[in-house]
Amino acid sequence: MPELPEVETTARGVAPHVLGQTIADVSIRDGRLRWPVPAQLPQVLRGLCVHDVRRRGKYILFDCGRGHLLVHLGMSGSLRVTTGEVPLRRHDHIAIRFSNAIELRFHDPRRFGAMLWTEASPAEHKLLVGLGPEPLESDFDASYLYQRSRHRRSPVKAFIMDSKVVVGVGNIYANEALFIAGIHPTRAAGRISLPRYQHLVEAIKSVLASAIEQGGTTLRDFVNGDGQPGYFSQQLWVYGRGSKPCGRCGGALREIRLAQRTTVYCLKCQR
DNA sequence: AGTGCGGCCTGTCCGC
DNA sequence: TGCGGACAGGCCGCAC
Repeated sequence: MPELPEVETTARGVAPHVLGQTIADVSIRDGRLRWPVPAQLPQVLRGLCVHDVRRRGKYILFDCGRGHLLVHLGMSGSLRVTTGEVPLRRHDHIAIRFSNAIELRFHDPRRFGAMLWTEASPAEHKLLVGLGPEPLESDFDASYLYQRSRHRRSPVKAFIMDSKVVVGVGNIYANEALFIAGIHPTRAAGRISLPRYQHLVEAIKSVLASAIEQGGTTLRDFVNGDGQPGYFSQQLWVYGRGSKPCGRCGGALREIRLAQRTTVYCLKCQR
């Protein structure tokens, strides 16, 4: 489900409810996520206060002073702020209850998500240490992408979806950004010029920023921390529009599989 | 070192 | 209406 805008939307939606609140209890109903949820999590978290909520890539980091709770939503995960009276739903795997009676619930049908605890600096955690720059920060620019891509023969779409290159660009926004930049998704990353990377970087930044403004993309069931859907799906140029006409030139869009992911592009607009 | 896959899961939809 | 198979927004870990 979630790419960077959805994770950012979730973090922003959840933060005001949990900041400064003390964790009263944690219940693990099903700890079989991507990695097992640490069984000692309830005793570790009990009594700790949430000092900060941040995002790094697609990880949400809850700073609890003594350590950080790392949350990844995987393909189908979501966080929901509620209270104890609201009945648990199927696939509500973990519930964190705060002393002000609100409850933060981790819901994830496919269980590709993760909830982990680290007492070291989160940036040094095994899962975060190799991550590339944030796409909306200034160190992610055309010359960076250009340099990293030299001698790379893999398709540019796979290249920008590689979290070691840049974080947060998932399948939807990779398709969208390549359309906006007019770049063919199968083109070898190492054979794209600096000016074209300039366009691509601008496209990635603008598509992610406006998706965040719209509250994320709701395709099936994405909801933010308050249960509200996002509206960005109304602005998608290519994703989910295979064989429909291109919104720019009117020609037919083409849908292919590239690195096992659905890829949509315009035969005329993207070279 | 870079590349390309298998696999982790459940839910949904499509074609027969 | 039922059933099998493909597919879904992610990404680690492995073999080459």
